[in-house]
Amino acid sequence: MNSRQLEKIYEPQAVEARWGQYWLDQGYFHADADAQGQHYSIVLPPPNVTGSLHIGHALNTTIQDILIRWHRMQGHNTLWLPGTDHAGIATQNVVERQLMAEQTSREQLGRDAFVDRIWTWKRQSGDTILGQLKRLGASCDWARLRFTMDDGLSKAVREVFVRLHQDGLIYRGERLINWCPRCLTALSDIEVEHEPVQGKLYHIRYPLSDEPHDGLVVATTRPETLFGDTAVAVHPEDPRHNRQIGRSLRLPLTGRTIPIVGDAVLVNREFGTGAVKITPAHDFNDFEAGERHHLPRLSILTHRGLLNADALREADVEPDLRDAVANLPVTKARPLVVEALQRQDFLTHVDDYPMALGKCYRCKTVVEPFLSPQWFVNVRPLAEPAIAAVEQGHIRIVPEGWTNNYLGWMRGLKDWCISRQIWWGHRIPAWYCTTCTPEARAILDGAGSGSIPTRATPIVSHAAPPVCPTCQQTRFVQDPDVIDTWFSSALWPFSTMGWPDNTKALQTWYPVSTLVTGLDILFFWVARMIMMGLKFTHSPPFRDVYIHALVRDAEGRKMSKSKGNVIDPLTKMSQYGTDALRFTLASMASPGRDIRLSEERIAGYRNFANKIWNAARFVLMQADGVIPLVTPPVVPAEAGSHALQPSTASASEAPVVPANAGTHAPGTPTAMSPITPVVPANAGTHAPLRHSCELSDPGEEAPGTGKSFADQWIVSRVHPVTDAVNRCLQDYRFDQAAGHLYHFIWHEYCDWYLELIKPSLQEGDTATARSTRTTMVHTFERLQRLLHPFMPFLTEEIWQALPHQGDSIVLQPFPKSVPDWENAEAERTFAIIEQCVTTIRTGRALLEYGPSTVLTIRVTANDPDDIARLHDARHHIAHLGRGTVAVLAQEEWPTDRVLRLVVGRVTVGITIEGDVDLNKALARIHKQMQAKQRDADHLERRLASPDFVAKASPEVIQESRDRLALLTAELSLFALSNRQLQNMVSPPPFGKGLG
RNA sequence: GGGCGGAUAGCUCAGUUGGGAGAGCGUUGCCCUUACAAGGCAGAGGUCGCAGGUUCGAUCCCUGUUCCGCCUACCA
Repeated sequence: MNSRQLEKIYEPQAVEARWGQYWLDQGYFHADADAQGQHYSIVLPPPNVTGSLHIGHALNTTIQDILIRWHRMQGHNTLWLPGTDHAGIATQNVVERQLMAEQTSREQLGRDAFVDRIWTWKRQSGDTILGQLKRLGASCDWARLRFTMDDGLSKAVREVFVRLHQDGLIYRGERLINWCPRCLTALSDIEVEHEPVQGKLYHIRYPLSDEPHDGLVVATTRPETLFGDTAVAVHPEDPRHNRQIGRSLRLPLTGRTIPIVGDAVLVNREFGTGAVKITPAHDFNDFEAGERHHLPRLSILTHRGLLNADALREADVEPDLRDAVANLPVTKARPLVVEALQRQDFLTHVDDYPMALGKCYRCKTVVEPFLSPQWFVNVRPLAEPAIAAVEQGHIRIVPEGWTNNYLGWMRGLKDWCISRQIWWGHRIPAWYCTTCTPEARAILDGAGSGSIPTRATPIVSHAAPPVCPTCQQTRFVQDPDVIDTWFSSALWPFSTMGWPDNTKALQTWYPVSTLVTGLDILFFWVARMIMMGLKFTHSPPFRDVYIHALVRDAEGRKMSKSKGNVIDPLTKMSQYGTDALRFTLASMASPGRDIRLSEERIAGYRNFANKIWNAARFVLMQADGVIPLVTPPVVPAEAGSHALQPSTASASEAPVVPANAGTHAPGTPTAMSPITPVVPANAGTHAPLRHSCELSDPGEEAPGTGKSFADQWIVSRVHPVTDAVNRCLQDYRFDQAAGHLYHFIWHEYCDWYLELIKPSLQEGDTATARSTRTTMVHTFERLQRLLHPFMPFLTEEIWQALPHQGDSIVLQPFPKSVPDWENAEAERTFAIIEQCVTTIRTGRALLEYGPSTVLTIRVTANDPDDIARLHDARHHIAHLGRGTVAVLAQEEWPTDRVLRLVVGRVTVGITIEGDVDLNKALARIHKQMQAKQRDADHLERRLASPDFVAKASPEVIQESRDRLALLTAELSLFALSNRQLQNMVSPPPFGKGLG
């Protein structure tokens, strides 16, 4: 079969499916802890099993895969450990919504059945996610897949919990916590999102109990909470109020009196009236004030956020009002309370008041400060080493701008509430004796309702204790709560590798080399991993933290299902190809900036993939049967030392590859080519497309000897781009690495190199042609390897069709730059060619000669070396400029009917034939002269300034002089050209062009 | 309230020892030139948010300011 029959358009779907499966079958991504080599490891931030992956995951995955493939190709012992997260509240919510649709509830199902139901969902969602990751090309070690609720990881959670409790860093106590009345669970501080709202500030008069006409006016945004007031505070040094301290007030709408206390912490004298009502059970500040003044805590809300009838009775609320507001949610009760206050003349006035309202980050319900017994981690002792690790550079945050963000947060940490009143998650490893705590028995009976009283004594242990140390009884109830999901996530880097056991994996790959994640979970996850890692492994859990951008829509809005602006990665992959999407995301991953993803951009990189595909078609067409067959070494030199090189045995197990694929003899047919999909039934039935030839990197041949100019040049150019890609990846500059690859492949290799060598290739089987074909193929093969981490599927497809050694590009060595390949002379010659050709083409356009018109061209330069280069390169200039080229000194040029154009050091003349409208050319020349004159004037002024000459560096001064000289020379040539053209345009011609 | 980031071509964004302002996409003109029209070639398009300061010289450093975004915070 002939490669000329290749499809003109790259069709990614089949290619991706084929190689994705092949890689898995071959086990290329499996990491062996016993393998040699420098280790490199990443743990995948485990996606929630709440559904499917979004475009942010695609970015996250792409970046990790680029790093992983890059390191794997460098022969490092590379592990990418994947997994998923049980995501307690979020996943429970998903399944509860399903139950709601089925007219049932978790309470009706009961705890065990409900948890079973979530496990079913988890398997489904987990499979979806794994499928998506694989389609993205993620080269994870799937054999090491972990889930946060696996046995091993659960064991790690219990171990950490018990040890923190032993160390006094976990405790149980009654505190005011953030409560979601919809999820019916406690939340940690960072699980509350603050949203600005336009609220109101109600000013309410509290009369003195013994002087009803006098009193204090307090301001509040939540008037309904006054039922729970247990004091009013004023500033002890506020002359307006401080004499009232110690007296009591009558609490409006109730029969209670409450004291006036002095509190310098709570009260800001400048704000409002200087008097603050204290509601210890419903406000964090008031809670602390209540502790300072030993005030009672009166909780007036139920756990569903409704006004509690019993509590209202206890608060001695007026009976009529009590009946009216009981069991109402706050939003409904508030107007009734306000109305009552107004009616009884307690409400002095109401102001508009912008404020921030806390909402549940999972369901957006307004959270309530809620008084309840919970488990907490005392994080301060854990935070200190975690701060030091970053300050001292043991952990590096990239981009480093986020470091202060991290440090600031860590320094202000408060205790972490880790208990959640949900059913999906790791159960708290604490037990209560049913004899000592009779209330605990309710847990056993009910469908999960009931709670353990604050005073109960928990026994924290890996498993249920055999006997109660207090009463010697043996019946226990496990704490019904589960642990915050982020608690188990915090252990991820080491729990996934088998901790607390000291496994080979831990010894080999821990600490993790790089953590790749989004900014949104810097606090939730990264900070806590650092704390836990340091505490339990005495090592930072990772070396580098790369924080990537948030992917927004084209308008810069955050993507969300409710806005309907989510971009589904699978859809885009189907439309444009996975490689195009990956390359887009990598290209846009500039540090510290969010990504606005637009469809056009993806399409642009789809075009890039297509460009490479067509270049491959050309290269293969030219390589077809021509390159001499040379037997490659049986054991590839570079692959031999490669840790991940599959054994001959494993290669032979592959269903789709001939047994000798890794060491194929000359002319061995292979099944893998762009036109012959790897399907076992077809294997070997197609004619060979693969050309066996000696496979060495282009520059490994002595640079400059026996190579044509074009070959010397492209080989010279490979060095800097290789160097740049490696350096950019080292620095996590995926955007710049992608940019270098894009520019080099498209605009150097395709636009210039392939065009330069076409005449040579057409010569047929000459020594020059053979040499050029070799360089062309070798360079192209090298580019595939360089590009592979970014576009794994396309590069594998092409690489397999090119002459190569080995079974897969996945395990080929990543190109290293070789400074010796630089060839300054070839690059100078190229620069001259490029300037000449571009100028000729500009002239062609100005004179409106079509592409097929053969021009008569003269070229020259001031510098003798450049003239020599022009001589050497004149056939290239003739070919690319499409004309006859003579290298002649200016004096020998005709003085008439020549369009002279100047660029840099070269001057180009195009003979004007036929009737041509020269006005375009003249306008162009005028414009260029103006621009150059501006620049020249600027430089002249600068050089005329004594300050500049005295203070600027000699290099800068010399550079300015050189530029001015160049500009002056160009200007005089332009002037000459201008004069000649002016003479020709009068009278203006009727016709134009060549007719 | 505090902190951080951004503002550069129509759009999305690069741009560090301070010295001639770039890319991709879009756009205009010509061209289906045997790898590629998802293409080729050649163009047009920018007082680098505003105002000061430092400097011989500022997109870059400093100060202030406007707008946008994010994080954070207990002023009821």
